[in-house]
Amino acid sequence: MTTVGEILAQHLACIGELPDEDRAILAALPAEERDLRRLRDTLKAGERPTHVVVVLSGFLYRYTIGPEGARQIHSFYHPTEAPCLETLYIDYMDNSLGAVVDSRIGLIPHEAVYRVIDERPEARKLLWRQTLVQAAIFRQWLVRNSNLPAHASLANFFCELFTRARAAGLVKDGGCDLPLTQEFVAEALGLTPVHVNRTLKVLRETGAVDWRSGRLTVKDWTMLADMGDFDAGYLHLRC
Amino acid sequence: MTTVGEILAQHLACIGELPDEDRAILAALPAEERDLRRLRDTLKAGERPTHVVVVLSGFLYRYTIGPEGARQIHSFYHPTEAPCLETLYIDYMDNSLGAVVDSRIGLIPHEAVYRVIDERPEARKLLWRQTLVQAAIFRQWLVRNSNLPAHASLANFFCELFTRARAAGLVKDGGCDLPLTQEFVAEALGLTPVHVNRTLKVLRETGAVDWRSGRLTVKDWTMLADMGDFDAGYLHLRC
DNA sequence: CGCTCGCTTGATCTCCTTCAAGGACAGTGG
DNA sequence: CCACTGTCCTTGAAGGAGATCAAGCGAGCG
Repeated sequence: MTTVGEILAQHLACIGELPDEDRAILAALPAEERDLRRLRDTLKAGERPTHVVVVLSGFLYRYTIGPEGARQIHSFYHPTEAPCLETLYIDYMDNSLGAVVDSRIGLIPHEAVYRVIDERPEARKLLWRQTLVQAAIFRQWLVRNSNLPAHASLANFFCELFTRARAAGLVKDGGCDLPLTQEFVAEALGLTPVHVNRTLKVLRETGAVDWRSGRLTVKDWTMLADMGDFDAGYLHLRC
Repeated sequence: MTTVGEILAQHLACIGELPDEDRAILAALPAEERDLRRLRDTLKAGERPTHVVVVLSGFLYRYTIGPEGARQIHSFYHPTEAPCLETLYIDYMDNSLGAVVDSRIGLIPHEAVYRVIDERPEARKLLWRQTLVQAAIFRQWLVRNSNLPAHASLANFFCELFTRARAAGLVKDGGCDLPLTQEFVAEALGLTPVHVNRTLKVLRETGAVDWRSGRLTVKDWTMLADMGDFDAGYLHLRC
């Protein structure tokens, strides 16, 4: 039986060296599991979170609602990822965290994590680094949505989520789950659903990638990475 | 005589409670000062930084170079701000840090900061939080560049930099220095210089704001914040 | 004085949006 | 088993925000 803490430890080990003792301490963290139904939020803008979230299954997303109800998505989260580590040291949420599809999440109380941070410098370093990698991801999303034309943007997006899925051990048969609607992708890339659809059609026709029925299949990684001008460096992954 | 560490401490105090003792320890940090000429970089993508940077005078910017040489700016930094705290726990830079105009910077060796982090939990918390506020700023830039039309985007941009200048104590007579060219702004907002120019013209005509000769003057804050759909919450400032 | 750099403005083009409608598929209830 | 309904995907046609190309202007400076 895997604990929530173990999954967190595993996730941290993707971006740095985690001593066995620290890993054991993380694995022993108290946690609560909870179901989160499709389109429900677990954290809302303005709240003061008290727990760290770990995705156990499903797919989460983080977003803000702009003026006129326009929704901008900041990031998506595969199972094993920890979406809101920054809540540890930010007083209140300036964005919301919800479920794209029915999901299961683990919740670790902040106090328990604070204790680890105080006592285990190596674990602290990786937790901190993880929040910094998040920041690097936001920067990449900024670059993508500001600079790249739609087809490159979409290709780049696929590259990132595929790479993160691989790091999480979720890639099977050259593909991974990506249970989004085209509208979600549009809200992430700052495009309209219609244009995402047309752009996707073009990408499919190149033969580099397919994405349908919630599953992403990469057929030609080199070509896809090239189209999306993707360099995984910003993810700071070891594996 | 103000030390580099004192400026850093002052900056951290903007986002949280900093005990006197921690402040004194930060103030006593060893530091080196250095001039950075216009358009020179102090950190380049790919490097492994060894120092924390504090802006003493001038104006810095952080950017990446995309394919075909397109430059995307991720953020600008007023004097007193600390652009690259994340270098403490990120192995290598995935972006560059340079000077918009002739500037002066302070450099604090990482080891000295690590010691503070290990021994002073309150200072550590604020250093960490500062890196998280940076991430929140990146998210806001993502929202701005993805969703907002040019005039709102520019207004929002002015709002952020004005608010940060105020927090840094740099606002005088309803204005602050903003020594950028229109091309820099274009690279920040993901627009062309030509379009920034036209958009600026429109904003000036509203009477809410002016920006020329490197100086930003806010004449009607409410109107400007409204046009830019600006809410300072994401900056997590206390003052 | 002439040169460069940055600001300004005009004309045209294009990528993406907007508006609109049809089609595929799954779930539900008769 | 099949109509009914809703959700998501797909495609077409027209419109617009911003890009691109091009040229003139003004101020600082060697």
